[in-house]
Amino acid sequence: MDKLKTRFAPSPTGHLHVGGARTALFNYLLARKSGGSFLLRIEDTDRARHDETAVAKIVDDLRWLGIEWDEGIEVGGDSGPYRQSERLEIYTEHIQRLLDAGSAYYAFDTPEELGAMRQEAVQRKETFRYVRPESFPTADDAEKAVADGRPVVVRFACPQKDVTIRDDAFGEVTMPAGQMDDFIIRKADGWPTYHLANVVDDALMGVNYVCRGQEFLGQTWRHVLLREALGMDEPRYCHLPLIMDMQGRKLSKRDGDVEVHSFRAAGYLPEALVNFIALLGWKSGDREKYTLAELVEAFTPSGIGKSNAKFDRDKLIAFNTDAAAEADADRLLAGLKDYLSLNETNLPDDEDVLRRLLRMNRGFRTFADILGKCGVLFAADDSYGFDPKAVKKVLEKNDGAGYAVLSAIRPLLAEVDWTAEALEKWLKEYCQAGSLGMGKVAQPLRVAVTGTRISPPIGETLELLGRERTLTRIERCLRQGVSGV
RNA sequence: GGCCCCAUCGUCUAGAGGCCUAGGACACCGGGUUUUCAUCCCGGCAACCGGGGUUCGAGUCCCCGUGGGGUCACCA
Repeated sequence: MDKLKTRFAPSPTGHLHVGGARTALFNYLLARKSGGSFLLRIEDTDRARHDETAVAKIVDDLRWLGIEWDEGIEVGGDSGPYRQSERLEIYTEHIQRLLDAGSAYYAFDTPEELGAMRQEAVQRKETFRYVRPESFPTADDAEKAVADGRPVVVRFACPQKDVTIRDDAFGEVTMPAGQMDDFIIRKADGWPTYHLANVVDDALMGVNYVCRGQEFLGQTWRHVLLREALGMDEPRYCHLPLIMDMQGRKLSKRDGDVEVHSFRAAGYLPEALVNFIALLGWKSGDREKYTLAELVEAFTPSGIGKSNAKFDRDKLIAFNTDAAAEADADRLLAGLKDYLSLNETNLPDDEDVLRRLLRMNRGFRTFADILGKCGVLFAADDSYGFDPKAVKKVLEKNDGAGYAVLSAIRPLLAEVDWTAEALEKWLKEYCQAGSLGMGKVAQPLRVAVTGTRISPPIGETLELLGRERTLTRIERCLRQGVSGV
């Protein structure tokens, strides 16, 4: 494989979403695998939509995933600047070249006029295509138009010929000449459109491999033609099948919960997300578990599929469960701390406590599970409520057998060694002595100290809580039982 | 609507003409372990969109149909 120089060029409109993350990942993989380089460029030529905080978010999301770039914003490089908003002169210069060569021309239509033309085309049941003027307006005409208050844009005089691109994922795709029209390359505000800026930058920055979502496949002819007119080499292309939601609709940036950041805040591990995302549109045999490093090793464009993939959250959860089970204690601690820093919780930031929480919750699916199960252990002893169903089934049933057990045990608990092991051992012996199943004792205790039937193993739960608080909670539980609250 | 692309279990997919009685994973269902949940173990259900060809032989190649998606912006 030749050394590939790839790029990820997001538009800063918000957090990175999973589709963008996959594009970034594949580009990263391609560059690493080939011994080339990966660059990050910000495409912010749309002044209206520009959101400065979004750049920091995207950078943060990418780094969290472990996707590092060799060149681009924040890290620099030889072909910067890497924000299109800082490259206006470059675009202006190239547009001028096109104008001078007769490959582009000024146009003065207002949005309203364009809209009317489109309407008309729709009524004739035709696809609207901009009609090129007999002769191109001159620079003087353009100045006059400006003086008249008319918008001045520059359109590319599109050569009318079939364009065939060779795509690494889709093979040869031909766009017939009749489908093209003279698209705008410079907007009335003087900024270039995406097509021009993107093509110029890729060429100037030495990008030789363009990997992006399939939504661009039908527009690649513009880039091919533009490059040709500018005398620039063509890169290789590789379009990725789209990621759809479970309803089969295109995953939208507007779906907040599809942002990388929301998975991070929801308690997922980046290695699980990366692994999962890699499998959306790429596969190599039956294997499906990979670390980032293993992906670099295994990745190859031939494994990229053609049909769209649906984003299956259940499978992501399964991946996360496996990733959590395989991660070592330090890794999990860092992940849990990160998760907690993004969420309002009453959990302490004491590392020993956190490590213990991780141990007693072995088998957890996401960090949110830990918070869900153990949050109550850190709440005030009189602050949590009792799940009515749990109370009924575990405490009240059989004439209050659960309450009876609690009453019987409470005084004895004052004497037991307060470690998880000792507590478990003591409980087992207590059960054996009374010919009781563990559940008959452990469940009432669980409901008493957590208000629910769910918690980590009872010994560890009680140890963490401590003797005093355990007794306090049992008393409160007994009291609410009596008062029927 | 024009153009482009796609089509194997519910989902991600393996499959590059005989290896397919179509494989794996997730989900689901059933069972087991366990003091609850989660985990874990065992088992099961489940697909080649339809129709024509080509071929001794098609999930695999071709054509048509159907279905789905994308794109047709002074957004990227």
